[in-house]
Amino acid sequence: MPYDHRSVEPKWQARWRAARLHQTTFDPARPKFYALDMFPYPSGAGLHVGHCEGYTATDIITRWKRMQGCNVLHPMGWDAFGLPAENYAIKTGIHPRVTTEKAIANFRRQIDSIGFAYDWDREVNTTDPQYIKWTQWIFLQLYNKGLAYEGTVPINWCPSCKTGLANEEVTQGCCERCGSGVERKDMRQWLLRITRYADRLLEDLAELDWPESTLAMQRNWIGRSDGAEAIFKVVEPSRVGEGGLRPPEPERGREWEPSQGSHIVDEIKVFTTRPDTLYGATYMVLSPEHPLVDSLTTPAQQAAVRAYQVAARRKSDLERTDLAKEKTGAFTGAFAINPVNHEKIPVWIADYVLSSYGTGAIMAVPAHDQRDYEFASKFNLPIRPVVRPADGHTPAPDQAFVDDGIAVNSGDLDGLSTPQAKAKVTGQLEARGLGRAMVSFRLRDWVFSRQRYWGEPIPIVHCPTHGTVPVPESALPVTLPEVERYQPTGTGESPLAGIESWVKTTCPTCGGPARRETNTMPQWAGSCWYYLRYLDPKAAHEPWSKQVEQQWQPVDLYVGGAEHAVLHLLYSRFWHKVLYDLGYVSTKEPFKKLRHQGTVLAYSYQDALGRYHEMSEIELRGDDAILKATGEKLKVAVDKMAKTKLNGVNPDDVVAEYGADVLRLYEMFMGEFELPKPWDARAIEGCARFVKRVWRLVEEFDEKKAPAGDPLLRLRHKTIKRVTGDLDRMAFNTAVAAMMEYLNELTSSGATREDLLTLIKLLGPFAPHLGDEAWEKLGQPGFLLQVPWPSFDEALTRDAVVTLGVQVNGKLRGDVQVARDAPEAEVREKAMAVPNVAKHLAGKTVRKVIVVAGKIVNIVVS
RNA sequence: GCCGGAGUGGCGGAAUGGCAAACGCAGCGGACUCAAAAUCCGCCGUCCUAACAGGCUUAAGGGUUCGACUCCCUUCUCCGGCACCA
Repeated sequence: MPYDHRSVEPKWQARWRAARLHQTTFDPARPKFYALDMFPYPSGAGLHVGHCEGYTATDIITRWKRMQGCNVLHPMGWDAFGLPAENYAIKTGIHPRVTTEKAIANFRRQIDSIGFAYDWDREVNTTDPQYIKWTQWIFLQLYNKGLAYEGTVPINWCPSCKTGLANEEVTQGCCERCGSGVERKDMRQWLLRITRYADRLLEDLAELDWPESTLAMQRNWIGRSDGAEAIFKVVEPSRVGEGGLRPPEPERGREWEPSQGSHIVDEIKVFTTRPDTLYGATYMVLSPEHPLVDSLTTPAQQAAVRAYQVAARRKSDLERTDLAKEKTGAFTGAFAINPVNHEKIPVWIADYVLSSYGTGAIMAVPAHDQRDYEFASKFNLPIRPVVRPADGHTPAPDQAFVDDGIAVNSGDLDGLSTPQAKAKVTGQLEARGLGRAMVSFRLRDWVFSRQRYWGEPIPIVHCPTHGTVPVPESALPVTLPEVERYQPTGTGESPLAGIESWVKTTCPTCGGPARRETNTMPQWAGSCWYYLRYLDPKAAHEPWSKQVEQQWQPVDLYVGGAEHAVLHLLYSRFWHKVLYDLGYVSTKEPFKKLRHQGTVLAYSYQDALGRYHEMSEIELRGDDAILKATGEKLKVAVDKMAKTKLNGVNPDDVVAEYGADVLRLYEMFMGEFELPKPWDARAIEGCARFVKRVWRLVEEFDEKKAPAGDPLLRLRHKTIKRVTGDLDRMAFNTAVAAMMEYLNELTSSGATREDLLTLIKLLGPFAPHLGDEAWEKLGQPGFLLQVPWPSFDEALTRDAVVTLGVQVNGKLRGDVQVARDAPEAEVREKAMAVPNVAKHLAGKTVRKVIVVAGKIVNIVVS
């Protein structure tokens, strides 16, 4: 009987379910393996072949680990808060919960149809009140530690989504979700002090087995810069010597306190990574929002400065960060004293200085900073070189010399190399109380508010007497009220603000009337800790128990898309470290090993008018794609899968046509796991043939006709070794190739029972339905998952007789068969006797013969 | 501009510094068939050749080495990320 996936696959899925085969168990005597997939947002579109790639990889690894005797944890859940469901609710009035539940049911069905071995007893859903409760609980831990605070900051405002965005959600000045230009808008926000963990988030990357690109992205995002703070005293306008209060400490992420002249402005702090160029500072620049601007500005310059501030404020982020644009700025009328040479230099404001980085003010060294150079050129400010190239070459004119070199025109720094000069001048500043070594981070505090309905309410109450008061743990979760309209108000307040009955509450401290916080958490909140809830998904009185945490943490293998390299993966590391400090988790890092699946691309077909056509309308002939209806030859391209390109591949269709095992095999066989690769509707046929041929070999197996002895013993051991090693390296494509080669040989030379059993065991993790069906057919008891992974004998993976290539001067001229352990002299002799080799040796003197055992012989002649 | 990754047949891709192109797709030839599909067998980088034997070939150019797809330097192209971060 030919193999029929339509009956075989559901049969085994039902048997696995009935046997509770995928339920997690824990035996302290065995090693543990925690494999985690990035849980999906259950969208209406359903599962994507991209999801399947990552899920198949972890599924194969966990099945393999179970066969190797590990305790395996392999859970799945739903990142179910999110804008699409809410946007749909705005359009249709259907509650996001309803849409989400439907989408989850569909995802579940799809996932089960592919035969993934998830332990559904541990399913988590971020929108479940019991889950929300602990998300809010963690927020309160952050709040109590002073890591969550309110601030009014200019945030990224998406006019289309009508909500504030985190920095991480803004790409190229546009909303990552909808592409609209992002505006700046002042809003009261909740922020999380991730900056306090910047150093640890950076340092601990060193202990992770993560892709280099992701580590680099995190390092860049955190952006540690070592440098110095320098203090410039302000001498204009005539306020010097009045004494009094210092200006407020600039604190990133906070609203600048307006300086109404109630205190004396007396110094400007700057951050620089090049303190060695201090002698070259010829002017200063404050960001337009800097708190000292008002008090510094002289009456004569006031109008110009105000006008510039207003203009800067009106600019979108996109305009402000446009690199190509000309530098702009305004002079404040004030002057400051350069702390090293006491020179009086002008103070400007300009929007190329960001209020949110460093101290929001810079010393400008136009000779050695390209931005300062452009600004100085435009406004005719002096440019003074204070570093010369160490190799004596003349730096290019018309631009700044930004490399390290030797200090010149710099007083007692002259002649020092850049690192030496940095150290010396920093020490001098420190001694005089005019500066110190300082570290700055690019990372900003995390804007943790969304003005939306479909998210976790922030568990805070605002009391007129007691200010912000956390909701007591006993009153958690704060759940979402039912609403009639889901529209964002567009004023910056969430739809929750309009539900008076929900907003009105009492103060937990004094019992007086109070109002609930109406901001909700961003979608990232739930995904910050879901990997911990899987450990103990039903715990009612704690988020997870200490015991299970110690059993399973950390995650041994985390697989998901590279698009989360700096979002989710940085946020959850931050939360994890806070939980570590509080003693709730025992590891510094949550995810030991991380891998990203490569994007699955697809061929798209475009006609002469630029219209895209679906696969079903097309006939493939060799390299050409022909539109069936008209016979037109179409333009073929490889693109990301997109609705507009009609090139999406739906796993349901693939399962229906070829079956889950073929889908799984092809996903793995397509190419290297971590690289992008195109889905080829023809190439999948190769995997379908492989499955059929395996089945035929098993079905037609006849013990009586099997070859005598064990002719493929060595190949069998080699194959076990290859597949095992490939799984260890997550080289799934070559593992499949090894099994194909083995099958080819079994088909042509004949298989023993042991050969077949081994092939099926190796194949089981990849094609579990075929695996169990064949296992049963061969009369074996139980499920493959309960069978030990085959082992190999290293000695049997090596051939007794090997074929060596024979080179003459590095060029292959023949080969020779020798015993693997033949003495070198014999190999040498036989190699030189090969006729074609001898021909190339004729008349030459042999200088050297290199024999690499089991590999090659190279004869060097001249 | 900076950071990261990648460049190998018609295509997807293999190769701890040791016989480049495994495995698969497509293509070509053959078997089976009334025929087609399915299946099976053979060929399949490129140039020269009747064939044997050769020459060339892993983006380009140099280097190290007996030997380089692999290591080092320079350059080019593509993909991803960041981008006035002082």
